Amino acid sequence: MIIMQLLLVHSHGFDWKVTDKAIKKPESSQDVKMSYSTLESTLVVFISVETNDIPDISNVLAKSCTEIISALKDIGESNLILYPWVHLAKTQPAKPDAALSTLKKIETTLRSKSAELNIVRAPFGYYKSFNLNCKGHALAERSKEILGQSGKVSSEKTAEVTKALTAEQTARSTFHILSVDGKLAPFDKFNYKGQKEFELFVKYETAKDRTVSTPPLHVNVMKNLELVDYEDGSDPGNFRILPRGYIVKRLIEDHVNNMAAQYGAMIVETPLMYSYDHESLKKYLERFPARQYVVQSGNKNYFLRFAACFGQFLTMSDAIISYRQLPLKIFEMAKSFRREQRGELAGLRRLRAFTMPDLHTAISDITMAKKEFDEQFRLAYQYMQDIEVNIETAFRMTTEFFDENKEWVISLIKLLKKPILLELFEIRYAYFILKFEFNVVDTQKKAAALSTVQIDVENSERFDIKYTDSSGKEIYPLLTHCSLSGSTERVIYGIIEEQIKRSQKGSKPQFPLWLSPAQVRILPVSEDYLDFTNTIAEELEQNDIRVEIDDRDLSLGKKIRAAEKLWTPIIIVVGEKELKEGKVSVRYRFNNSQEFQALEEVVEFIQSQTQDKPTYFRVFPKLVSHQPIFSRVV
RNA sequence: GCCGCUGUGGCUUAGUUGGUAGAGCGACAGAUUUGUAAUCUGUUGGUCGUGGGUUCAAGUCCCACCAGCGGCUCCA
Repeated sequence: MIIMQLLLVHSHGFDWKVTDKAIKKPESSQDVKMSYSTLESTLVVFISVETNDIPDISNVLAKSCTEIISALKDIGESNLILYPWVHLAKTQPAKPDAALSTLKKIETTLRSKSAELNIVRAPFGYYKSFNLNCKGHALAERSKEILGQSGKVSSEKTAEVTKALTAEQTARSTFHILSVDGKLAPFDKFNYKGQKEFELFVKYETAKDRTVSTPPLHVNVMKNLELVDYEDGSDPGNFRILPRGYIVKRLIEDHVNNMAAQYGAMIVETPLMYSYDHESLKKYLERFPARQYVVQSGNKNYFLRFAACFGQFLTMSDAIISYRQLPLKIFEMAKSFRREQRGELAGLRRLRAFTMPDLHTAISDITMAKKEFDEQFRLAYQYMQDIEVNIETAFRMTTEFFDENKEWVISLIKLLKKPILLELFEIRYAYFILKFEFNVVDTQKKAAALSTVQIDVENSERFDIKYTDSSGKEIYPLLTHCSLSGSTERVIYGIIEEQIKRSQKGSKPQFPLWLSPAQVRILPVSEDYLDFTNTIAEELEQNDIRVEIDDRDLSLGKKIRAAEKLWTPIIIVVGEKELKEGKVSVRYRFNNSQEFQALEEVVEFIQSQTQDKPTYFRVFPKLVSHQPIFSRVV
């Protein structure tokens, strides 16, 4: 968040004169000079303040004073004029009394820091005429934006935030390995033999072992496959999705949408931006460090949502809910924004703008919570199977919850057929008492969470979500947060990284067939067979198969190469032989085989591999000669 | 955000101690009409991430900024 703007000008003399009141209650004329004039060289600092309540005030004061003092030092100046100038503000200016008190604080801080300075402050809240005569040397003009470290929180609440954060930092947790047979072992005493990725995952989570230095490998792949690319014209961490990537993204999302709908969720769409002033949101924001994008509308500030919780909780809070309607499920495919620190961004693993499926459930009690958690856990697991990535699992909960529900937890993880990382907390520092995550381990040996489900015991009260029980009493329900797949972008990252690992072991990397941008590419041996090629393409398309035709005037070898470079799962070659016999030559990527078979067999194969999965159109030209090159190699 | 590394045509890249950029792929034109991972010839295209500075002269040195990556921190 912006706290204040400084414009520093080294001037030959300076003068001002008050002409009129600019606000109802300007600063008292007893306190400051109504006019002033000097011929001596001086540094004029124009200041606007843009927030009413400055978090961590001493830090901000130190920052701005350091700026001013270093500017004075750079130009060898000891005369200083502080000049309130609201017109510098880029966002909503602070209220007058808040701004004035900040200015005064800067003045006193500067005086205390250096006795030699000759400081004059111009009066606040007046229209003034002034004369400025900029010296024009390299250091004569500079401007500085002072940014806050923490959220848009009021000063008396800063303490509360700090407390929450400190609790999080000092919360004691212990790590264990829980096996499907119910055996519990300390994470550092466990035998990881045959569990290479699990070991890497545990290391990453516990020791934070991050000694690798190679860049993430999925980045090159996502470009070469023309799925996603960087966008220089945007803020870092905001990517451009290309047509082939759109298909993948769309299908990933459609699949989650379908799952959620079948699970019985109501699907909604809620706003992207929310007011800082809303009571419930204020309380929620206090828990978290400021990582928001701020959007100005008129003279009000809004933050872009960093999760879909707000919209759905506010919707639930306005609904009249009876115990008969529980569990109440609301789902949304939501674009969210988190202004992560620059150094934290990494390809599609960590972005600033991403798309998350978010499912919230209101439930009456812990029994119902466990039942829904169980179902969502299974759905998420199914999803991980469908995108064909290997996952490592973590459960995190309070020690109390584990002690009471140990058998139930063990029954859940039987599904996974492998051990999990178990993190136990002495005290609940966050809003949840239980959560699990499915993680992928990438080629850099880093882990990233995809699916997660959490049981939330705090937010129904915070957002005033209530249901009426059988006796007519209003009750705050428990809530679950569930992301079945994790963010779409991260799913793409997970699939690509998984396939790179596969290729490192000697197999060809490939997308799950239902997710391949083009499922079939047909290569006519020469242009004489284009008509035949078109017939085949049409038949495939009638079966909802995405087909493209490489009609370019290239050697067959080169067309094969081009198709392989795009990880095309099925390549069909047609020429004289195929035309005569009415069959096609098919090259299957998954097992590196070459078959001569009837087209129906190809269709049947694809259908057998993609049943129960969503389908989508090819959203780029059918003819390769009509496809522009965005970032692919051939 | 802090620290470090990197940044040459759409892509991959060469460029010695500073002397006004070489190539392959692609694209385009022509030839070729091709049977399972790169057909041949030619043409086009860069002022070297951006902005300053030092110098007779900078891709090559200095400063600032931007972007990517790595580390720290963080991951609601």
